[in-house]
Amino acid sequence: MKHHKTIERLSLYRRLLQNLENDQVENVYSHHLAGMCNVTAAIVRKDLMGVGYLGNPRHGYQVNSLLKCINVYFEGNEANNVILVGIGNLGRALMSYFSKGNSSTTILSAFDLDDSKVNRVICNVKCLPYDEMKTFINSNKIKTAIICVPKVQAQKVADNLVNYGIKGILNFAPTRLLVPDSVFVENADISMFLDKVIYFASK
Amino acid sequence: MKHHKTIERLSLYRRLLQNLENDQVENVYSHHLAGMCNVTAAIVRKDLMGVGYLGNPRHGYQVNSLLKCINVYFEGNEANNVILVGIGNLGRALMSYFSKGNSSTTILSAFDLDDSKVNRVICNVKCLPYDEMKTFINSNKIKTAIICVPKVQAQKVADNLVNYGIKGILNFAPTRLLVPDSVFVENADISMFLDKVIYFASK
DNA sequence: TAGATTGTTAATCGATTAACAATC
DNA sequence: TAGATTGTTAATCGATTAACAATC
Repeated sequence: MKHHKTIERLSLYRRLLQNLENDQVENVYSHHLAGMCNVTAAIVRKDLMGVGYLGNPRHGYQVNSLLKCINVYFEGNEANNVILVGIGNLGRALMSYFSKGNSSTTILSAFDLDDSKVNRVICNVKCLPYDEMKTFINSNKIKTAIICVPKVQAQKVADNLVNYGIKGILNFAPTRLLVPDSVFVENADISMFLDKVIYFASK
Repeated sequence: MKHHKTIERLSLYRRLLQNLENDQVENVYSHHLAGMCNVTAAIVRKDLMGVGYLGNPRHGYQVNSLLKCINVYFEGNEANNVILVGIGNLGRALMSYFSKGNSSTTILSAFDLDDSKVNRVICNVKCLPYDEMKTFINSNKIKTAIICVPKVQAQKVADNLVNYGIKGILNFAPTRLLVPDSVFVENADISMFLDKVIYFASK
């Protein structure tokens, strides 16, 4: 599967552009974005060309319409809602994170097998019993899910999600998930990050 | 800076090897590790050659001594302890995560400006006042820190950490950190992960 | 105009893959 | 031995960088 790096960078550009829009900046140059993303200006220009947005040699890129263009590129005009499975420490942290507007997507609801954790609202996210997940996914046409259950339950949850029609999984459990090729899994591998930092810090 | 991909994969191999060791598996083949990491067997062999460990055409790689070899490669014979800054939802989740043995490193202590959150122990991690951080870093020779404070405080915390001698930062705050070239920063960019999953799920 | 930025192409760099002799 | 795996090299692939004419 191609484009990974480009997609990652476009996500960064999007957040930077949101900040610039909040600061009422109207135009931005490729080298400006590049400096904030640790890439070269040429890469920024190529990435933006890739989403079909053209700049202007005098004024660079217009912040608000470029932002709209990237949003359309990511979401195809409709907001993308996701669900979360596993209302533990990490699940709560993620609900809090996304409720603070750190992302353009919304966690629509959260699920857990433990009845004592559901039927309430945390950070504007409805927490529902696990056995209501199938119905919720179908009726809300959810395509993306976040897994933050313990390691031993992750594969079972993934199997359920795939059966219920989920096409993309962000997995925080420290285990590889077996899924069909048609399902995209991104592993947010926290201990790998830390290993990497420790290695390069002592390099 | 080179080797990023290799380092990431070595971290994966390490966790897989730990599981194999727990299952009392004595030898493993490159294609076995490869299958669990979504890479080719040739890449596994090259990675392992890179850490100086040679396999055996008949028996593949010996799990426990390979694991030791990778540990030495990462940590140079001494355990690497890290600190965490920001005892919010995410900070607690990370303390819980690392206390469960999902990683070979240990969070030695956590710091927060809020006095109501410190002077206690959470998941075996000592929570201390922020103004004791400098002394703690020095006396424990800490080189690596995890930042999970809110976005607006992240740069200030990073500045302090760098001044106190930290050489590697794992940053969970959704903002780029400005640090000297001598300091390695890894951004655990959660909204970027989710953007990526949403994009490739609908590809 | 002059100058800085744009889109675009060619060159470079690095990482992955394919192929194979050497090994146990 | 026969067979599967090893280390290693060459070929391929993709992503980044350098360079430059076109643009406002």
